[in-house]
Amino acid sequence: MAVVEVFRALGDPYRLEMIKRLATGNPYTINTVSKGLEITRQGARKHLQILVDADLIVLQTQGRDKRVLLNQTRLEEGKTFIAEIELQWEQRLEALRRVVEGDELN
Amino acid sequence: MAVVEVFRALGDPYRLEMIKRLATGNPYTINTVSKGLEITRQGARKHLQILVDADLIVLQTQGRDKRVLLNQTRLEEGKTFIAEIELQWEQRLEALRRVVEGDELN
DNA sequence: AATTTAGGCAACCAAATGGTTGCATATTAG
DNA sequence: CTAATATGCAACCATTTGGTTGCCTAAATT
Repeated sequence: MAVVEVFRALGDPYRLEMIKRLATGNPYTINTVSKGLEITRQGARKHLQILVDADLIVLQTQGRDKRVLLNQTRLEEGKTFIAEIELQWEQRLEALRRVVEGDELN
Repeated sequence: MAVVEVFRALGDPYRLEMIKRLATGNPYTINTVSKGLEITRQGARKHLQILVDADLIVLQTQGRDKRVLLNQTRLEEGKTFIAEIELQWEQRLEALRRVVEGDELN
């Protein structure tokens, strides 16, 4: 699955708030993870489905409620992507720095 | 500016491709950074504007063209956000691990 | 048994998105 | 001077989105 889906899923304030809540490690259900967001249950449910589709969370039936579980490895993919971009960037800057120093005959 | 805007801006394949190109450090103009994407110039321009609005890039007039410059510090914000989420998560896992070990009387 | 609680599904809607075409301007090249 | 190139702006359009309401089922509580 492409990393762009991770970014897309994280690119919404409601979804990001849910991810933050899940990151605390406290147990959450669909209901509790949506509490206090100023949208209806079904609205929140749609956002959760987007997170599921992006594989950032997993839903697990437990009696009459559903546990919401964070998939941390998927988050890692997003971080890794950015880290790689930054690495390229910094290597380029370093190369430029060496060229400039060469011109200055240091 | 909120980090959610960074994720939102990165959450599109065209924009992500542009960011990748810029990350090489090679000089790009609006035209060259859009080359080969299967959309019109104006379509690409809209995507670039979204990256500008998210402060991920800066446009700099240079004669008749515009240089596209990557704002690496803004990318860093996205990475940092994810890193913090992961940190919380791992601390929680560690705490759980200790509890389990305690129960096992190790 | 009755009520409450957690959740699912589908239809519907306004607004935003993602793309296009058309035309205009300014800089560079021949 | 004329062509070509790089860009801008605005209007337009179909599709997606982000949210709602309404109704249904299943599990838990009383």
